[in-house]
Amino acid sequence: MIFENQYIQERIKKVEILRSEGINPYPNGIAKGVGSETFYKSCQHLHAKQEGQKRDESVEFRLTGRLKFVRIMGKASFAKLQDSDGLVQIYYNRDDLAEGYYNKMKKLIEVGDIVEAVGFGFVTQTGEITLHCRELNLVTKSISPLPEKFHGLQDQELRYRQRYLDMIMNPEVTKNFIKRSKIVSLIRAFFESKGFLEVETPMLHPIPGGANARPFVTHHNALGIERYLRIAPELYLKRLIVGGMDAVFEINRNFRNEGMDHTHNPEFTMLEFYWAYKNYKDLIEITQEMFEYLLERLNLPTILEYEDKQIDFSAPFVQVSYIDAIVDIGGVDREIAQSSQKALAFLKANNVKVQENLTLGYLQAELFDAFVEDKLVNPTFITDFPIDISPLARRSDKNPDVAERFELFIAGKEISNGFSELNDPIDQYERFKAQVKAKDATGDDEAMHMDTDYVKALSYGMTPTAGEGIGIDRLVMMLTNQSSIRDVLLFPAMRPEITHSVKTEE
RNA sequence: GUCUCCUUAGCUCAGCUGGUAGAGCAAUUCACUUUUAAUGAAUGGGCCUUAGGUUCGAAUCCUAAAGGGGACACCA
Repeated sequence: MIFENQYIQERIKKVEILRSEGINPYPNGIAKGVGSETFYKSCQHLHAKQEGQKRDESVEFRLTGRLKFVRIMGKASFAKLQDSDGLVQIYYNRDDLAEGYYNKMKKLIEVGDIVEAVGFGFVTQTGEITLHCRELNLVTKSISPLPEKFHGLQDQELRYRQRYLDMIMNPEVTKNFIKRSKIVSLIRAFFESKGFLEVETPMLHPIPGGANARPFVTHHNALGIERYLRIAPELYLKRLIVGGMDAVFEINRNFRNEGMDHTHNPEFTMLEFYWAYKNYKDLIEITQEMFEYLLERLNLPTILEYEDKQIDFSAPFVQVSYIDAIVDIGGVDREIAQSSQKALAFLKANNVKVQENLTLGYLQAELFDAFVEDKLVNPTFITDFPIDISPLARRSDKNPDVAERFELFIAGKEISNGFSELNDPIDQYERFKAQVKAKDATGDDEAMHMDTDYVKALSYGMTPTAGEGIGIDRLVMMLTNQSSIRDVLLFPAMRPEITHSVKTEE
C-alpha cells in the first residue's frame, strides 16, 4: 500500500484530528498571498527604525506557501515558508493568535504543509524581516514528509522520478526550467519578428522521414495501420513551402528510438524553420543573429562558462568548410581526406571502427567525428558538407561533391544543422532510391524511406528554400551550463522502477 | 549494447579482513515567548534492492537479475 509508511500514517492521523476539530485540511478558494519578494521590499524601511521598534502593525500582509522549516520554542514558533519567490520567515505565538489556536495547532501544522499566514512585518533580534502572524491557516495538508532539510534530495534517480520533490527541495532546478521556458519564448518572438509563421505538423507519420533515425512504431486501431512517431517535421514543413508559405517554423517534439545518454532522450524538442527565396548563407546569418538576440535578452555574457570550458560567442562565428576543418582543425593530410582508400587506411591506422564499403563522403564524416568535432569549442559554422551524407540538401553549383549545408558546433557538440533545400524532384527521387538501396545493402536501418508523396509535392515546384534545425534541449544545456539533458527536461525518460515480479524469457 | 561504480531507516550517510544494524536530520513525548540546520532530555523506527550460492553464521564473499550514476559504442 502506498500510504503504509509509518510517517505517512502519523500524518494521516493528524488529518483525522483536524477534521474532528472542524478544520478542513484541504480547503478551497484560498487566494495566493502577496509574494515574499514584495513583502521583503515593503518591509525594508523597518531596518531603519529604532531598536525595539522595528515593526509596523498598521500594514497587514498575507503570505502563502509551503513550510520548509519549523522551530517550535514552547509558546512561540518560527517557521520558514517557501513561495514562488523564495523563503520567508514567519513568527507565531500563543498570545497573538486566536484563543487556544496555538496549542491546538502547533503540532498539526508541520513541515511540508502549505499554509496561509496573515500578520504584520517586523525585524527580529538577528535582523531578519519576518511576518508576525495574527492568523495562521492550513491551506493544504502534506501527508508525505519532505526529505531532510539540510542535505535535501540528492539522489539523482529520485530527483528525476519525483521532479516535483526536486523542485520543492532544490529551487535552483526550477530556475533552470524557468530559463528554458524563457529561451523557447524568445526564440518564438525572434522568428515571429522576422516574419515567420509558427505551424504544427503531424506527430503520427505514415512514413518516417526528414532524418536518419529509427522511429517508434504505433498502431492506429480504427484504420488498422502502423504509424510512426515523427523523427523530424522537415518534409511536412517543406510541403508548406510548396503550398506558398514563405517562412514557417515549428518548435515541437521529435521521437527517436535509440540509446539514451546524457545528450539523448527518446523524445526531444527541435526548432525547425524553412525560409523561401533564401539559401544556407542566409541561415548562417540569421542563426548568428538569433544567438546574439538570446544572449542579450537572457543577460548572458559573451564568454560563457560551460562545464570546464569557456565559450566565446563574439560575433562573427568562425566559418570553415568541412574539408578544411578535417585538414586544419583535425590535422589530417589533405590527400588523405580526399581519397577513399587513404582515408580508410588512415582511419584503421587510428583505431576508428569503419565499414569497408563506405563512400568518400561517409569516410570524411568518420574523419570529422574522430578528429574535428571535439575541438570545436567556440561557435563554429562548418560548411560545404559531403553530398553523400546530405540526402536532403541541394548540391553546390560550384562543386558537385558538396552540399550547400552547414552545421553549427559549440562546445564540441552539434547545435544546429541547416542547408539550401533540394528542390529538384527527380534528384530527390533518385536520392531516396539510393537511401533505400543503402538500407538493403548495408542493413542501415536508419537510412531513409521513399516518400513518394513528398516527391510529388516537390514536383509541383518548391521555391528555392533554406531550412534549419536547432536542438532546443542541447541549446538549453549550453545556456544553463548543464551537462546532462536530463537536467533540462522536466520529466526525463526513465525505465519503469518496480519490476521485482516476473522475469520474461529473452 | 559494453565496461565500471552504486543501491543500508522518510532523507543524507557510516558499517574494516564474515559474528546477527549505526549516526545526523525527520517522527513521537517532555521542557522552552525572537529562533536561523534552534536547543536540551527520553522513546520508537530496518524485506540492509531482488533471487540464488558459499559458510556453523552473510548488509559484508560469489553468481545472476532490476534500477540508477559515470564512461564508451550506436545515434546527428
